[in-house]
Amino acid sequence: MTPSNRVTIRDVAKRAGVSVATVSRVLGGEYPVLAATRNKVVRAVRELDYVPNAHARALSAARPGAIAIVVNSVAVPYYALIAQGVEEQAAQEGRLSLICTTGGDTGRELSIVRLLREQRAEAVILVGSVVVDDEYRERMTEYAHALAAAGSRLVLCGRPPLGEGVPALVVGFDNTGGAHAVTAHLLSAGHRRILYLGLRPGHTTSDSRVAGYRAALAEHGVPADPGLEVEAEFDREAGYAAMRRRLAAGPPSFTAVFAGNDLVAAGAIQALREHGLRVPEDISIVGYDDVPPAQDLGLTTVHLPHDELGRTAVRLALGRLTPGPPSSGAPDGAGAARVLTLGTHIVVRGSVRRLGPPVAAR
Amino acid sequence: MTPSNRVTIRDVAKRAGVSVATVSRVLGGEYPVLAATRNKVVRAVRELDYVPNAHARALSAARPGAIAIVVNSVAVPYYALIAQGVEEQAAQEGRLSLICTTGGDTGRELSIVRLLREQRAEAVILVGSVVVDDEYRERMTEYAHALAAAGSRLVLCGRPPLGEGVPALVVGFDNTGGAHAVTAHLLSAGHRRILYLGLRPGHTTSDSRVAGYRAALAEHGVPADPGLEVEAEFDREAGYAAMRRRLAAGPPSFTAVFAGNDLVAAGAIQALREHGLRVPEDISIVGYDDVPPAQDLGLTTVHLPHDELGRTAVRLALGRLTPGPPSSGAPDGAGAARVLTLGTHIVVRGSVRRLGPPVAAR
DNA sequence: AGCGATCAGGTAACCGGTTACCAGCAGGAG
DNA sequence: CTCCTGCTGGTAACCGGTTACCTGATCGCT
Repeated sequence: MTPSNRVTIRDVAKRAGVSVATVSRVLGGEYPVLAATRNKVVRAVRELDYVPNAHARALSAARPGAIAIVVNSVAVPYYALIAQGVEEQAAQEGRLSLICTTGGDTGRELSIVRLLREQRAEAVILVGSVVVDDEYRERMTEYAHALAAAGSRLVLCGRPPLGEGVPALVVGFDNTGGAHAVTAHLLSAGHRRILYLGLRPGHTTSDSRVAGYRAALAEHGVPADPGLEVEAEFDREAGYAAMRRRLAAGPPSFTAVFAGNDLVAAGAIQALREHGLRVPEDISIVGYDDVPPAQDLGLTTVHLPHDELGRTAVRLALGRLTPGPPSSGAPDGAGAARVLTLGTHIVVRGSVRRLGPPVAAR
Repeated sequence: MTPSNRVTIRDVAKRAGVSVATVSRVLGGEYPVLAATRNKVVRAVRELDYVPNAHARALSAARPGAIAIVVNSVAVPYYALIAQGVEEQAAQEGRLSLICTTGGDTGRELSIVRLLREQRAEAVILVGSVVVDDEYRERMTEYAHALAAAGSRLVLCGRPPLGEGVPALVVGFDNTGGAHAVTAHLLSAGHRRILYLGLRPGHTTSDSRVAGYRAALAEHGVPADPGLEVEAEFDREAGYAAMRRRLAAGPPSFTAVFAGNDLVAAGAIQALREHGLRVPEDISIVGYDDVPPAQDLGLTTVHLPHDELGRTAVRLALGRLTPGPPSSGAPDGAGAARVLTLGTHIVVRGSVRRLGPPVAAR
């Protein structure tokens, strides 16, 4: 039916009555070619609907590779916004960019990374919180070496550095600082019993946020209460379910909620409403991330510069940015892992109520 | 510090003391190779950190290409959800999938399509509403032919078919039907003055929705009022701005709003609230798409099976699905344009109030 | 007219794999 | 003890471009 037999450069050359070299030159554009010859070639190309084979082309001449970002799911706004930043910066740098999703499946992640290094992608950007165990470290270290061997750069976003000799760049948000700030915001509004909703032991992002939460409580002299730290995955359903369970177990022992992220907050708000509790009149709530749903919910939250993270990752990967003085306040891992941290700030909307008399610690 | 000089299959062969063919066979997996030999090769591969060059590989052996989806922006939930569906189905079919974004830039779209056809992608899925003018038709027709010549299939989602001889498959939602249903929902709740917010003359999606809206009004004997059809892009800001302008111009002459999509509805709701109008007590509102924000807003809307659209696009592209009844056995080329339409249904939440005395709807 | 300098364009050697085809060598059959 | 057969593994011809190098023709100059 259709020309399933490929049109090659030799076909074009034959049709135009010239040699393959000439065709290649006309297409390349740089080499001087007589106008008449050029026209013949151009006409032949058009007539045959010729498309140069990218693989063959890439095989001989080295051309800039694509920039790939790998995320769990593109339907999660947090990832989508970061991907957006990557795309923008990549476009600005004249690179093509690709988004790949793993669905949280390690196997798919593996095959995507393999494919990307085979494609000689210029950079591979892995985004997203993970449980950092030995298996993970090992896997990432392998990725890093394999990608380096293939000439690609690896950038980790929102994950801890891998250690000394591992060729990977790291960017992340200041989760502890943001959590500290937003918790302090609740505290200074008079809240003392603040539920943290979104505990995920081992998960880097959640752990950092919990750390900020605890630090803020401690600073304000509020004793930590493990009963106020509730586990929940970072999605809407989990937030809803966890809050529902909590409310079903008895009347709320808290006046405010710090949700691990905005989606959790959204779910929690729904559960609160269904339980007849109003936000913020009865219960105050804050989120984290400042993704679009937060605006509709009127949620006070921590704004993350998502697109800046994406852009920074690309700039890092392309060497436009040097990862700062190695000693630049990275109390993280051991030595001078190359890490960049982006600041965050609170966005105050209407989901927090100021409690009556300030120091009235009921 | 790193081996910027590539490791080739010949290096591996030399190190393992075998021929390149053997290495290739070991890596390929199918060909029978003595265990001892295999081990030598595997060891050499590991020691050298060898990665086969995907381009060279693709050049000789034809392997399944990737499936690419091209959207405006991945930060728009509508696109993200469809992309999600594509990814899922592609993964299920054992294909790798890529998401590319154009940012609405025709130039970038062009270079992405060029790149994809050079890469011999198995399928290219273009998603999103557009203004269908001659320039557009011409551009798409060119894409279609070029992709076909390169052996890739083109699938259009949510766009009208291109015409007889053009090799492109089409899937879409039943926008007219959904708009009709949701308008009828408002009408049967007693609303007569319904503002359509989201007019975009020429834009396929909006046009279909307007058509459904008008048809429902006509069926219920409500005269069309051009003053109730307001222009707005399909995003939150546009919805907000348009509603704000409308309210600033005088007291609302409508009791209900049909927003072109959920984001427009979100913006409109914010504007209504800021203007002291409550939803649904003062003004009822419905949206379209049923993207996640709709849930938080408690918005009555039209649910689109986004992921089904993505999955269908992939199945179509891979020939798993024959495009519908139009003379089903039609050898392609001639015959009816190959179009598939997915049904939609209303999701009733709390954003519509039933007006006083139920006027006879019969 | 004779000569080298220019310039357009052709030839063929790559790029790094895959695989059709073939050769060596073992074991079993005659 | 041959001959055939089956299994392994090597050789080399592709895949479809790019480009270094070279040739033949044109042109300017003495």
